[in-house]
Amino acid sequence: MRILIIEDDQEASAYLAKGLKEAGHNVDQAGNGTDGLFLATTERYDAMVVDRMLPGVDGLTIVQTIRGAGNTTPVLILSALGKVDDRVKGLKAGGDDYLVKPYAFAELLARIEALGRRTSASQPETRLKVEDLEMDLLARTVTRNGQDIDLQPREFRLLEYLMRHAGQVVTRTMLLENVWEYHFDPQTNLIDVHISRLRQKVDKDFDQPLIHTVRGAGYTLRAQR
Amino acid sequence: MRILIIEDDQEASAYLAKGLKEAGHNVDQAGNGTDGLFLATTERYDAMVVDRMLPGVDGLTIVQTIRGAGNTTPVLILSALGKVDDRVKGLKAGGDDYLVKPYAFAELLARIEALGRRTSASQPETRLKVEDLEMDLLARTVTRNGQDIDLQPREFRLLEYLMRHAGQVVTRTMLLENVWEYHFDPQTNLIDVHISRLRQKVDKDFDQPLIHTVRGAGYTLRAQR
DNA sequence: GGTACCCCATGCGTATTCTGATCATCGAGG
DNA sequence: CCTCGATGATCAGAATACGCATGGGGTACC
Repeated sequence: MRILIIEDDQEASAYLAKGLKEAGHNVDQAGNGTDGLFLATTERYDAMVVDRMLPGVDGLTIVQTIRGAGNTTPVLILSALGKVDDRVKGLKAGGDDYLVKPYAFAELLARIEALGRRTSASQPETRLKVEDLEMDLLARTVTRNGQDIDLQPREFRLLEYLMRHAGQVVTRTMLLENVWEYHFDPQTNLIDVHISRLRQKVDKDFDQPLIHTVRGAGYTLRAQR
Repeated sequence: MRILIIEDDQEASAYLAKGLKEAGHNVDQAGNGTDGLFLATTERYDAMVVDRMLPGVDGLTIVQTIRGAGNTTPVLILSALGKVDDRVKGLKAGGDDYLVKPYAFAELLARIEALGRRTSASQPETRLKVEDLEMDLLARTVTRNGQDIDLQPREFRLLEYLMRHAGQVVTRTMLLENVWEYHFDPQTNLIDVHISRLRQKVDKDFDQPLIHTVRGAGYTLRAQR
């Protein structure tokens, strides 16, 4: 599960993050409301833990804002304010759960997982991202630095494979097997041709090339050399 | 919202039901686990309040059972047991929230509504809209730019599916499964034909085409591109 | 018995993919 | 530092696969 923590208390945030990571989740942290709101709106999470009192933008405001934007990511509000009225306010603002500090980590974990359970009846990944290159698998669109890139079917599959293995060297055999479903060597420069066309579209108009040749081995998709 | 209360204490149950009804909800009550389980599995609710200690079938067992049956109705567990470990157990069993008695009714209401919000945001839609194309599912009518479009049943289902997945690429397999309920490939151009006919009606007389072919992948319904 | 709807087959036009030829680059070894 | 073989890049034409429109036959429901 991808979880976002918005909490200004460094120590509390680190503690939470550590625990959630140990439980096998992928955690992002924001130390103030502004950063939190930015991450919440630009990234996709399965659940969020939001502290109620925050410097910058207030916790409740964050929740109201993302709900207003149509984002339905489950939110657990964390607060020192434990009066019934405070809790009701937190839930009314669009929170899905409300936990009062101090809390037991085991309970927070159980609650977060209960929240995530329903939505993250985990659909497979829908978007891939490498540097400023983004691929939306559902819409079948690719953008780099916000600019649309339009690819042919095979190029799309090829790029998808490269992105799923970003940072690793991908051999020609791997590509033949997984992108072409050839279980033999066609003895042509098939792959080179497609890499070339992909480069034209993905790297040509940009400063930083992402597709790199690894002589004698294959190709790799990553930022620098 | 339709809410089911499973609680053996007559007085508590009546009090709860009264409050929820005053808040505008539709409430069913069960006084023991057996009846509760029966209602939970045979009726459809937006949320359930389940007491943990019940004569007959125990509260946690009820939750586990309905979850095991694939029912994802949000459940709030109510209990006198307030230790962290009890709460964790309740959530682990498949509960979505856990409230300890005695509780303030305002909080229970807020939590129940928070639970319901998530799913009931997905109450059956009655109209779909994509750009200037509108579909009324109840009246079974489609208009584009105010102008009536008259579709055959299959065309209607096809368009409905496309509209529900607007912006995403819809594959032939998805269409066969969901519009035709074929679980095999008919090896004909069935889909192409229907798309073609649909285009005649939906796109032909308008400037901006909405149905786009994504070669090698499927079709998509969206504005430009 | 008629009508509306749905499915299938055909042939055509075009986008996409693959091939082979040619050109460029890399790096080891003299 | 230069040469040469090996490896990779690019290009354009050929081959192919894919999607589209259309008409006809079948079927189910009035």
